[in-house]
Amino acid sequence: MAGRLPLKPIATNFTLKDHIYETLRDAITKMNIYDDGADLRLDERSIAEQLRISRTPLREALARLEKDGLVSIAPRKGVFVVRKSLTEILEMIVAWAALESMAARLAATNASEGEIRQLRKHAMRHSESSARADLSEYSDANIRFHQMILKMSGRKLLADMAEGLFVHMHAIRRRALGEGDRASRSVVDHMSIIEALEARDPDFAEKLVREHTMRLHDHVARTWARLDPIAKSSSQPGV
Amino acid sequence: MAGRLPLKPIATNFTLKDHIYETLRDAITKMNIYDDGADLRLDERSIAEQLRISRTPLREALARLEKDGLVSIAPRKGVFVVRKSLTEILEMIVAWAALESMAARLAATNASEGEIRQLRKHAMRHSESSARADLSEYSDANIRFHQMILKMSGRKLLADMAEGLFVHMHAIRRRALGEGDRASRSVVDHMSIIEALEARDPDFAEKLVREHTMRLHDHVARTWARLDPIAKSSSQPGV
DNA sequence: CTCTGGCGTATGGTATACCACAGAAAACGA
DNA sequence: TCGTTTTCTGTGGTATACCATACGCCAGAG
Repeated sequence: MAGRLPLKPIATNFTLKDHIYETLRDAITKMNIYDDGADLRLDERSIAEQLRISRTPLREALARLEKDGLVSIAPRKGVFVVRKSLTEILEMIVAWAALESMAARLAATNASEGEIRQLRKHAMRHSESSARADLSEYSDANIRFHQMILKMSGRKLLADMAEGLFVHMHAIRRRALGEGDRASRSVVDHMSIIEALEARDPDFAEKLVREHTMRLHDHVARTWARLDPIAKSSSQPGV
Repeated sequence: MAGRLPLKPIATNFTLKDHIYETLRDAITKMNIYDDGADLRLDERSIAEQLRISRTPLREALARLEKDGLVSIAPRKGVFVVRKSLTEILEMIVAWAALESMAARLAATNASEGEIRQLRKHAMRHSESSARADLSEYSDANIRFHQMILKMSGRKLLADMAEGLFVHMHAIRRRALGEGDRASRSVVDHMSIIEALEARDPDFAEKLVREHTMRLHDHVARTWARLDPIAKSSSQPGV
């Protein structure tokens, strides 16, 4: 027990499967799924070759991605990146609204003053990016705002489940950017939510968050109504 | 093409991996995880041998179970059935409340008269099993009641996400059965919920469902407060 | 008797080989 | 030329062999 070095336990958790999973997940969420000519087919052998690993761990990673709903594995047919239908997108937004409104309710009671202060700081710092029409930046800040509320609920599961939804939303966001004046409206909504949290009003905080998210729902439903099946519009210049 | 037998749909979807997954999931949810001497270790080779299949598809099934949160795979250590902590159980109930209260809100608007009538019928048919203290039966009927509400929202995703939560609750239910007069209180709550749906009152339906589920939350938190880490009480005779 | 260090074994991780089926292309017949 | 059949190839599904590590066992030193 003499003079032992205070070294870290060394990450033995890292297994190939996990690496591959994260790599593929990032790659998939970054690719523009909803472009016309997008390659939706994933070839096990060629991917394994690119990554310099065998198919076995790759397939396990793919199995996880399938459970995430990011890819679909058709036996003897192939592995395909999933294109969410409009209906599915709308349902994801509803589920998100359910989780986050509950989180807001809990946050109104449980969040510390410091956390709420941080939330306000974050919102004010990024509100101008919406004014500048810097939508890409604002979109990131927006997501983070919602993640903060989830976290402030003190319930990790709520945040995790919502995260699973957000993964899909990345591809969606790209299309929704810059439609209407949603950004400026969003800023106003966020401020109201913060005030409800500061007032420690669970019912009101919940209602505001829910209605805020459902406004996105209605917007998407209205705007993209004619786009189902999705991906038929490649008219938007790449952003 | 002459004289062919008309029996050809044949499920090609059906892959070993899926079978194994379902088999193991059922087996795990049925086993009494929270018993003291429960075997939490899963041996890949012996399971593969029992099922007469190789380890490859088995491991893919295990990967899915891990993503479901039913098992934990420790590299080079082993595969173990997960024992949920009290905190995790409570968070699942919160998430469930979030999803189902949103479902109730939507159901109040979207559900058909027929669906609501069916719900009432179901509730009334099984209300007596609670009076008879036939808790096992009532518990099943109870779960189904909630699943019906989820379904009446018209949002498949809500129901699916809640289902992922219910899987874990099976093991929990076994312990909660027969504590206090929760069953009779439950019957009353259900009736109120049905009335709110019949009145097409989204806000009220949501509130009632949320509070109903959160009562379970509070009950579990209160009753099992001293039981974390769980599984320390094998005192309950098997039911 | 206790502690330590090496070794053996069991278990999960990975690679590879082979199989079965789907789908397309080619060969064939009308 | 068109339609049908056959074959061939590519893909995912499965089985198996091998590798690396975690951990228990046992011998030997003190």
